[in-house]
Amino acid sequence: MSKNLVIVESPAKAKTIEGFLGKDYIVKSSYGHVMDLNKTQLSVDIEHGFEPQYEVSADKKKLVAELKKLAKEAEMVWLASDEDREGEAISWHLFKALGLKEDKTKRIVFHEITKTAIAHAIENPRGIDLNLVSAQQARRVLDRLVGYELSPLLWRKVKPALSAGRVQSVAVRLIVEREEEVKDFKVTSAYRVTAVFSVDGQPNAKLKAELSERFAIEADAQNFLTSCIGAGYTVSAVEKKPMKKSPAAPFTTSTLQQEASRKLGYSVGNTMRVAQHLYESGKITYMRTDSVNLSNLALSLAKDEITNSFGKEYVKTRKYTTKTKGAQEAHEAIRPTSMAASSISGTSEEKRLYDLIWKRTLASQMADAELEKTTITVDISSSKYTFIATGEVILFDGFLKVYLEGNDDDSSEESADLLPPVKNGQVLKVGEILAQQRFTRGPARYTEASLVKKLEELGIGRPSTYAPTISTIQKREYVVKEDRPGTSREYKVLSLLSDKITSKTEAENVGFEKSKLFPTDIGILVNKFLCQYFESIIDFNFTANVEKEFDEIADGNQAWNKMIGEFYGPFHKKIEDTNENSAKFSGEKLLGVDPVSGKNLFVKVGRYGPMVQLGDTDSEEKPKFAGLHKNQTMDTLTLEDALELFSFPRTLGEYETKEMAVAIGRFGPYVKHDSKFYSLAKTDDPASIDAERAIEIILAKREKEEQASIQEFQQEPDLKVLNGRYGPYITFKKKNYKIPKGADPAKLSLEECMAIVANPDNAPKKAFKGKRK
DNA sequence: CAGTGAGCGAGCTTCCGCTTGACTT
Repeated sequence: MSKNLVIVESPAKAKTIEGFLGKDYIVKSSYGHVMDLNKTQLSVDIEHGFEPQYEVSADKKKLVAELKKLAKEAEMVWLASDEDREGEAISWHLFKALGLKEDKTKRIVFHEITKTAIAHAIENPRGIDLNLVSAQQARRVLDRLVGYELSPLLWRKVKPALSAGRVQSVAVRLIVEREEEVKDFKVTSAYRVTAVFSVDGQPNAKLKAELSERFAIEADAQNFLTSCIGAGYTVSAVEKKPMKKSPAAPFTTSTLQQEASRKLGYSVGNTMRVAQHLYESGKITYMRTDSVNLSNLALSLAKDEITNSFGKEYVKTRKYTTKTKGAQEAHEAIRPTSMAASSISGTSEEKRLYDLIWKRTLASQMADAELEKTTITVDISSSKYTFIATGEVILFDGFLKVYLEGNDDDSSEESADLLPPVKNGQVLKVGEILAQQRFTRGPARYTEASLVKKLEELGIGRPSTYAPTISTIQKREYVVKEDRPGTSREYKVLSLLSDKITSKTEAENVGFEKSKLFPTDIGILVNKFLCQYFESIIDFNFTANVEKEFDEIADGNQAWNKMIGEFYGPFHKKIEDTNENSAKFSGEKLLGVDPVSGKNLFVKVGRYGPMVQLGDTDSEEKPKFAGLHKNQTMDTLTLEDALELFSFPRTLGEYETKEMAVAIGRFGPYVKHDSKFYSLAKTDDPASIDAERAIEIILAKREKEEQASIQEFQQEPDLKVLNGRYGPYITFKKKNYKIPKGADPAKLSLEECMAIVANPDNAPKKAFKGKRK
């Protein structure tokens, strides 16, 4: 058949390359790694040099068989996985899994998907770099050992089904520590003084200026304003300074995630999903990259586009180099495949993300913006202080014509304005002078994207793992992403206008948070555990240090299993030691004593999460337990809150001869009636809800159910055809079944429904539970 | 846009990095 089989990692890449290579080449994809350690066991032979037991991944068996067949028929197999540690390992695993022969296998690499780059790669093949493979093996084994020894320890000491790892545990640590910083931050205030001047002969011109000094206390601000009564104001200096602004580098995964978050409000996961789409439809280059490099082709495409749209003076071809720790640069930066396409067809999400990528790429190849910054100093006849006004004028817009990078901190109070022309020595007329109380701002909580930025700075995680890591720490409930309302804060404003000082108090809303990451009680507790016993693993430099060793291995200067051995000895000893000698780590805290029973009341993390416990664990009488509400935290829970938790379930009286009770369950507060459950509305308070309101809730839900119901059958009350979120479905004995396409849900007979239920094709899909062997 | 509603007992959970599907009841 085909003489040559080329294997790359991504199917979209395969398609493009096949176009470049012609009919003698068939190009296939490995879809990433084809071999990995078994998920259900450690799969590292500790006794024998930490030899990893790789196997073909379950979901790759079919693919490997197909590739094997193609490889057999080909005269030459070209392994073209990425040129980085993981890519080299993929080639090695393919070599093994496909049973390739050395004389019939070549390893090639390229960093950009262009015809010349591919041709060059084919002319310059090499062998598989086994040192680099060893480095990957060290990385893989280290992560497995850390993850699979630490996690079970957490199950025993803290709570089942938790996890820890080199990357996720640092991510959690960052969020926990940031929260502490936010809580510990001491807010101080000072009076910021601003004045508005008018200029003779320029009736519409306003000169806004700020005083060079801020006053710590109100009395000082007051004194200053008093001193200004009747004072004169003269321009004492006008200074002009030229400035330049340069465009930001083209997008990497991390910077794309940040900008899409800042400018479009996309979550990290959403950005990657949309980008994947753009990539698969050939509109952008690969979206998981740490490189800011653009191919020569891209540079010239950008140059043409800029020349055509804006003129030659806007062109400045730039080569960017990465400064990111641990970058492996196997790909190009993220860019449009065609710079001429300034917009695309697609969903609005896709269009907006593409627009961002297009502009960023174009701007990166454009001239600097030239600005002039003007600083005007205004003397006060009665004071040693001066007012300063700053303004900016754009002399040449350059790259600003298309794009300006966003900013994470929203603290910039006002943007610099255009200033009216004034001369040194000119006398100004003052309008209002304001002294406003301003407060210092504490550190900002992380968003998903700013956490990615931080992780990248620390060299922790890779472009392919940023989004999954963020989803893992939320899935484990170490962290929640949510909005939180702010609080109202009063501030003082003093005003001097027409020689009269007035004072008033105003209010502002502060501390409102949108889509920020907050640690949960579990996250805080697990972090505390790891800090106490495994500080070295969640050290911010741990990854950077092991990366140095991986580089040594890649350079052939160290044996990988020797490195792992040196790490594993002390690590494993600490695991065993902690397992044997430490008590349960529940974060238990004594809240006080129950005034009724006189028993101790504790708050702690139990098998199912944060809970309160009434009575001592080792007392004869079994203690009582109750879980915390969703919006309660162990840190802020009071004795009263805790006592209230024990007041459930509370009976509310009878309705239709059946008892009603209010209780708090896994999904929040609910009313139970006639063995049915009715969730309370968010506005209902379970502590004070009465029978009347409970009946309202019951009736409301009944009505809703009625509306959702498409069909019911008297002969078989367990079976119903309902209208759900994903459309009509059949529910039978607490299980739901999909309705085959083409069937009209309203006209199904009972027999037809029973047939649907009996057909395993329509059965509810369950998570893989079967176990082999 | 639905439904879900703990608490010994039995057995399970877990890592990080590469890649895309298949598409819920």
